Amino acid sequence: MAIQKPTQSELDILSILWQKGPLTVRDVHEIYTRRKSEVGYTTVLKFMQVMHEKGLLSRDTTSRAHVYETAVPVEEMQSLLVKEMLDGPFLGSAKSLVLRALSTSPSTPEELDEIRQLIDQLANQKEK
Amino acid sequence: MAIQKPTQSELDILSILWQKGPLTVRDVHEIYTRRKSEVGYTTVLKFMQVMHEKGLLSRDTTSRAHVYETAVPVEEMQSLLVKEMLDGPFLGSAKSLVLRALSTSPSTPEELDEIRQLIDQLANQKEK
DNA sequence: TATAATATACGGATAAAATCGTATTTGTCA
DNA sequence: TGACAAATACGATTTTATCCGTATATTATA
Repeated sequence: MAIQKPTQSELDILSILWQKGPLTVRDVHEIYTRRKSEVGYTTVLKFMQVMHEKGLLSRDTTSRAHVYETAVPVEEMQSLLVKEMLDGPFLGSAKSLVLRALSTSPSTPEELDEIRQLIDQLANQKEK
Repeated sequence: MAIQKPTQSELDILSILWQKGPLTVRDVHEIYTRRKSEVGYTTVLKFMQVMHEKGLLSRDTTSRAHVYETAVPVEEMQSLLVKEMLDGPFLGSAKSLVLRALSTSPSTPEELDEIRQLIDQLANQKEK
C-alpha cells in the first residue's frame, strides 16, 4: 500500500527525526519549538503518540523517556512530495522544479558538479 | 509582505488556473472533480469566493458566470514550496531535490540538455 | 412575460488538525 | 522509603479546513 501524506505538523516532526536521528519527545519538542512555534510539551507528545499509532514512528520504550525514530524512509516521502508538486504547481515540468531548487538554495560549485554528473548519468541511460 | 501558504484545496484550484488560464467556477469544478474527488458545485464555488477574498484569485464579473484567474504568480508559489521542502524533508539538500525531480518525471534528452545549460549558467555566475 | 435553467451569496454543518490540561506512572536520590 | 521531578496516557477543547443546502438573482427563451 502506498504511503499516505502526513499532516504539516507530522511532516515537521518527521523532518526533525530524519535529520537528527532517534530522539526523545523532549528533544523533539525543543527543536520544534525553536524552528516552528511555541507549543506545549504535551502537544508534541500527543503528535508523536498518534504518529506511532499510525505507523509513522517506531519507539523504544525501555528507558523512561521513550526514544522515537521515523518508520518511513525519507526517500519515499521525498518522492511522494515531488510527485505532488509536479502534478500541482509545477505543472508537470521537472525542469522548472530543478530551476527553483537551484535558485532557492545557493549551491557550491562542487554540488553543481555533482548534479551535472547526475544528469550525464541519466542522459546516458536514455541512450541505451 | 510574503505570500502565505494556501490550503491543499486552494493549491489544487490555483494549479488548475495556472495551467488552464482564466475559467468559470463550472469549468474549475469539472476539472477538480475529474482530477481529485467528487465534490458539489457549491463547494468549489465557495472555495473560489474565499480565495477571492483572500486575494488569491481575481475575477471578472461582467458576465453572469464570473471568470476567475490567479492573483499570485506561479513562480512565487513554486519558490515558497521549494523552500519548505528544503527546510523540511530534503534536509537542505538541493541536490537530492533535483535527483528526486529527475527520477520521478522521466525527462527527454532535450530537457536534460536544457537543465545542463542552466547549471553551467549558475556555475559561471559563481565564478565572477 | 412567465418559466426553466443556471448563476451567485451566504450561513452553517461536518470533518480533520492542532492544542492543551490533568491524572497517572516511573524513576531518582536525600 | 517517601517526596520530588519528569515522563506518559488520555480525554477533551479550540481552531481550521472542507463541504453543502437553500435562498436569491440573472439570463435566455417558449
